[in-house]
Amino acid sequence: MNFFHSFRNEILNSIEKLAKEGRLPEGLTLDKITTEPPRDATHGDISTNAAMILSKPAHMNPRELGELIAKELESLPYVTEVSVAGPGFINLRLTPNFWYKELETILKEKEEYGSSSIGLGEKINLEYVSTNPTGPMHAGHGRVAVVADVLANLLEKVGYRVLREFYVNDAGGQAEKLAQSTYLRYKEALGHEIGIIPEGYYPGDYLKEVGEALATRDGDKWLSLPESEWLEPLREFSINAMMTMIRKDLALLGINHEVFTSETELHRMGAVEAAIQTLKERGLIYEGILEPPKGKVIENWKPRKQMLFRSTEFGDDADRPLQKVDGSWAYFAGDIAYHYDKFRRGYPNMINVWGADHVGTVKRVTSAVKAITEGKGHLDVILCQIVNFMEGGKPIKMSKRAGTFIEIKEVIDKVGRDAFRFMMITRKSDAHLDFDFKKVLEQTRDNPVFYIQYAHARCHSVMRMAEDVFPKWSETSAEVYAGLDDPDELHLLKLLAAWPRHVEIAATAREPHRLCYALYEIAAQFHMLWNKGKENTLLRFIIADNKELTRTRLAMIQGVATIIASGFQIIGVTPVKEMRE
RNA sequence: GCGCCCUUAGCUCAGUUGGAUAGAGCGUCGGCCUUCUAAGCCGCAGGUCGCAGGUUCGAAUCCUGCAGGGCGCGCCA
Repeated sequence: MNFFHSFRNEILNSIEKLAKEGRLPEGLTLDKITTEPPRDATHGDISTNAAMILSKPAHMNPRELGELIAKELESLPYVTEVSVAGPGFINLRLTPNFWYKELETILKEKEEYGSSSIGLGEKINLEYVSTNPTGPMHAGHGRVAVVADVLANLLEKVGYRVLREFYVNDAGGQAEKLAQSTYLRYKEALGHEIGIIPEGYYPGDYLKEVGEALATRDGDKWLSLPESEWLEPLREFSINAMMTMIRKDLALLGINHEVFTSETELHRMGAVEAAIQTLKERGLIYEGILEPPKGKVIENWKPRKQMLFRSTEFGDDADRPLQKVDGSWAYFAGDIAYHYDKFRRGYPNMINVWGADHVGTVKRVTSAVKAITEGKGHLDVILCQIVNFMEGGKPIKMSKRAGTFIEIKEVIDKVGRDAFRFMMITRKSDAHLDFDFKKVLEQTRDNPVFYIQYAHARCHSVMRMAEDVFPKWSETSAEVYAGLDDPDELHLLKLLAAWPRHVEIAATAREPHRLCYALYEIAAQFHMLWNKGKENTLLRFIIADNKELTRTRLAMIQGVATIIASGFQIIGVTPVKEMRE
C-alpha cells in the first residue's frame, strides 16, 4: 500500500470533520487534493496542497486555512510534527516508528511489496513487437520489445490483467516477396544456379536454411509449377520459419506472447469485409479523390476515385484509402479489422507499442478504433524513439540494405539479457537512447545496471558474512528497530517505503523508466551507508558484540535487497547474489 | 508544406503530470578509502529550464508563436 494514499484519506476525513463542525463550508470538492513528498526533505515527509486547493471555495487565505487543518492533523497516528509553509503547504513529519513499520511490511510481503489493485482487474490488450516476419529481429526492435514487456509486468503489478499479443503481418506484398525469396533459395538448395539475389528480394543468408528445409520436405515438387501454384504454400512455409526464428529471438529477451494473431487469418475469416461493412452502415465510408501527399515526390501519381474512410471525423489529418489499385484491401483495412477483433474479444482497452517510424499511422488507427467501436474502445499508442548503438562513443552505422544491421541475438550474446533489458528502459521511451556496448559492460557507477546489481549482491554478501558472527540469524526476526536512528539509515528506509508510489506512478503514466531511477536512488543510498561504515565503525551493519543491533540492521539490508529484487522482477532482470562469475 | 516527438549544468539525463531555494551521474577541482569481498565515498564549483509572449496565487511543466534537432508524411507493411 502506497502510504500517501492512507494519509490522504486521513486528511480528507479531517476536512470533512471540520465541515461537519461548521468550521469549514460543507460540500467542498476534494478531488484535487494530493499528498506527495515535499520537494525538500527538510520540510517533512508528506506534503499536501489541501489548503491551497480549498482556499478559494472556503473563502479563506491558504495559510490561515492551513493552520486550521494542520491542527486537526496533529493527532494522526505516527505524525510527530505538522507545519504550514510557503504558499500554504501543510507538511507532516512522521515518527521513525512509521518507517520501521513499513520495513516490517516489506519483509513480510517480500517482492509483493508495491503491488496494488488500482487496475481493478481491468483487462488490457498490449500489442507489441509485431515486427514483419521477413527476417530475424534486429537490435532496433529490442527497445520496443522490452519497453512493452516491462510495461506489461508493471501493469500487472498494479492490478490490471494484461494480454500480451503479437500481430503477425503475414499478408500483403512483403510476405509474397518473402515467399519468392524462399523459392530462390529452394532452387539453390536443389542445385540450381541462382546468381545474385535480385533487388527487392530478401537477400539474407537465413533464408538458405529455409530453402533447404523446404527441399528436404517436398523434394522438387514445386520446381516445375507456375508461381500461382507455389506462392501460397511457400508463403505459409516461410512465414512459419520466420516466426519460429522471431519467437526464439524473443525468448532470448525473456519475452513470451500469449496470443499471436495472423493478418492472413483475419482476411480468411472475412473480418475485413465485416469491419468495412460496419463502417459503411455508419456512413463513414465514401468514394472520393485524395490530394497527392505533399513534401514528397511520388512518381506516377494519378488522382483516382477510391474507397475512403472518414478518419478526419475522428481526429486524423486526411481521409484514408482502404483498397489498393487492384481492388485488394490495403494494410490499413486489415488493421481496422484487427483492432475491432481485439475489441470484440473483450479488450476495449488497448495499448500498442511501436517504433517511432510509425508516427504517421497513429492518428489513423486511433481514429479507426474510435469509429468502429463507437467510442467504447480506447487505443493508446506508445512510441519508442530510435536507439543509437555505439561502441566506445562512436555510433555504429546500420543499414538493412547493406546487411550491416545488428541482430538482437548478437547483442544479447555480447551484453546479456539482463543488461540489455535494463538499458532499454533507462530513458523515457519518447527520447532517444544511446546504447554503448562498451559502457554497458563497464563496472562503474555510471553504469546503472552494474551499480544496482552490485548493491543487491552487496546486501547478500553482508548477509552471508553475518552468518559467521551470528549463525542462523535469519531464523530470528528483528525485535527492536530503534537502533536504526542514523539520519542516513532513516533516509534509506524512507526510500524503500517510497517504492510502491514509484511503481504506481510508473504504471499510470506508462513510463517504465521511472523504476530505474527509483532503484538507482536506493542503490546509491545503500552504497553510501556501506561506505560510511568504513570510517565510522559504529555504522557498520555487522557489530560483533551487539547481536540485537546487527539483527536490526540486517533487517534493513533485507529490505534493500527485497526492493531491488522486486524492481528487477518487473524489469525482467535476474538479481544476482554475487558479482563474481 | 503538414503531423508527432525532443531541447534542463561542460557532457549524459531525472524532475512525482501546475507547487516551495530546479536535481543526479560523469567530467573539473579539493579531500578520503588498501575494506563488514572489491570495482568506491564525501565535499566545492557549475542554471536566463532553446527564445518570446500568454494563462494564475504559483509554470521547466498548460496555451500561442518562433528557432534548432529527430521521426514520419504511397494504395509499402
